[in-house]
Amino acid sequence: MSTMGTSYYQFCPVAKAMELLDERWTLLVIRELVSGGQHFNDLRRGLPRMSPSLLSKRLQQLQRAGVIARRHSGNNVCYTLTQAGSELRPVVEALGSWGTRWIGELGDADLDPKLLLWDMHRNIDRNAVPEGRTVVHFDFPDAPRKLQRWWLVITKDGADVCDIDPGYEVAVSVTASLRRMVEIWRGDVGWGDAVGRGMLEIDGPEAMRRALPGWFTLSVFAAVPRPS
Amino acid sequence: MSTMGTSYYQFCPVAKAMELLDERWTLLVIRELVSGGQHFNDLRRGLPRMSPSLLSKRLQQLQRAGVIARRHSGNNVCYTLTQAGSELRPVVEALGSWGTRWIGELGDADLDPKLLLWDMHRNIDRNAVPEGRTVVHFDFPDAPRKLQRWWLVITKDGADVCDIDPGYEVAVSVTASLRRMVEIWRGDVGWGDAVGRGMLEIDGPEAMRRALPGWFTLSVFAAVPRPS
DNA sequence: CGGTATCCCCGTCGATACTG
DNA sequence: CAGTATCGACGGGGATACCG
Repeated sequence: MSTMGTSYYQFCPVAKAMELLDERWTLLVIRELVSGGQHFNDLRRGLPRMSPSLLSKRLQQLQRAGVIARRHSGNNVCYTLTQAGSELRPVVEALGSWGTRWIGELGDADLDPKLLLWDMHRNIDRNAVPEGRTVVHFDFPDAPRKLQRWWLVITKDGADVCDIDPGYEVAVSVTASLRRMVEIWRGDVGWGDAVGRGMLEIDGPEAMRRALPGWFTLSVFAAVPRPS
Repeated sequence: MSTMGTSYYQFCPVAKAMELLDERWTLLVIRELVSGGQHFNDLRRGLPRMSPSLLSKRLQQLQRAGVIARRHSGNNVCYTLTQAGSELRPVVEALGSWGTRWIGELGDADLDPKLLLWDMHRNIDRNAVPEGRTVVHFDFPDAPRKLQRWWLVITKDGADVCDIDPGYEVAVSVTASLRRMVEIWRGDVGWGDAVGRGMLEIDGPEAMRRALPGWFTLSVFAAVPRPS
């Protein structure tokens, strides 16, 4: 137990848990693992502002704490939660529910389109999407040049995020401010509301336009009831 | 929002929650408030290794974040949880349950008798204790001189912790190693088990000896089922 | 793909003393 | 009781480059 958070010198289990978990980024790494990330670069995509050396350090700490296991699968490395790690899911969920209810305001800097698309790509309801290849195009006119246009390529094998036009035919096109799209994703605003108020535009064949909201299950926390 | 934790630059509610909560001591302050602490020096007793300036800072941060309210009651100051703050209870509970299950080993430095007595004093089942004044004496032979002997004075108005003999007649005397007593308190070991194995000695009239374990409700996490 | 290696800054935290 | 004031160190962590 060499390099873990400083001790609180308390026997209280909350304190003991926080010695491990209160360090910056740690619980977000857990969140990524809970969300299904397995490989180093998977995790990095969900934690773009975290330096690779720090991620590496955190993974080692968590491994030493018995929260994750590091395995070689083929010539790949694979991180998975142990039983102890899996049981951190309720902690992550409690934090996310609380954050959803009580941390309303997002700064502009919180609105990372890459992160948004990465999150969307892993919350797609495959059964709802048409067979074959379906491409959804997102346009955020207010975002910086390089981050304006995105494509989500959905096939039966999964979904890929592209920041350059993959060239395939686009099934549906979504245009909105980045903030609005994030709010929809978080469940702060409904698809219908946003369209009705002209805050979001969906283009494409009517059947597709109608179906699109069903393709995404939204963030896990979207359904959390908000304070009255 | 000037002095809060550094931003993660993520819209994820877990990240937004952790920007506030991942700083050292913050969740332990919340724990104290959840446990009923109201005044600055109450909180300090539950957080002995936290410097007063840092506690002050945390309280201000939490107030700015809308998690606690600071009120003057008479010429006293009183901190209470807001609605948002109360809803952090599930977070604290999830952390405590996890810590109870998965952080078994306590360092010697975690075994603070003052903290133990302070925790005990606020988890007494008043209905179970005899009428009038009841004094329980604790003796930790392995603890440093000044921290060996403690008295818990229980009346209908509450309980007081003394580190010097208050002089009242002692109803029951408990002798054990500090570690053993903490383990009992955390629910790692039962009263009966400890006595049976000679790890703990209870002295006094038989009726009192039998009744004593019922006077304490133990730590909130004592009942958490342990991993098999 | 899966990480190390460095470097350095700046902010946090701890310790201690002191005040209305 | 309820905090401020001050100060210094230490190390966490951000940035960037690089390696197998």
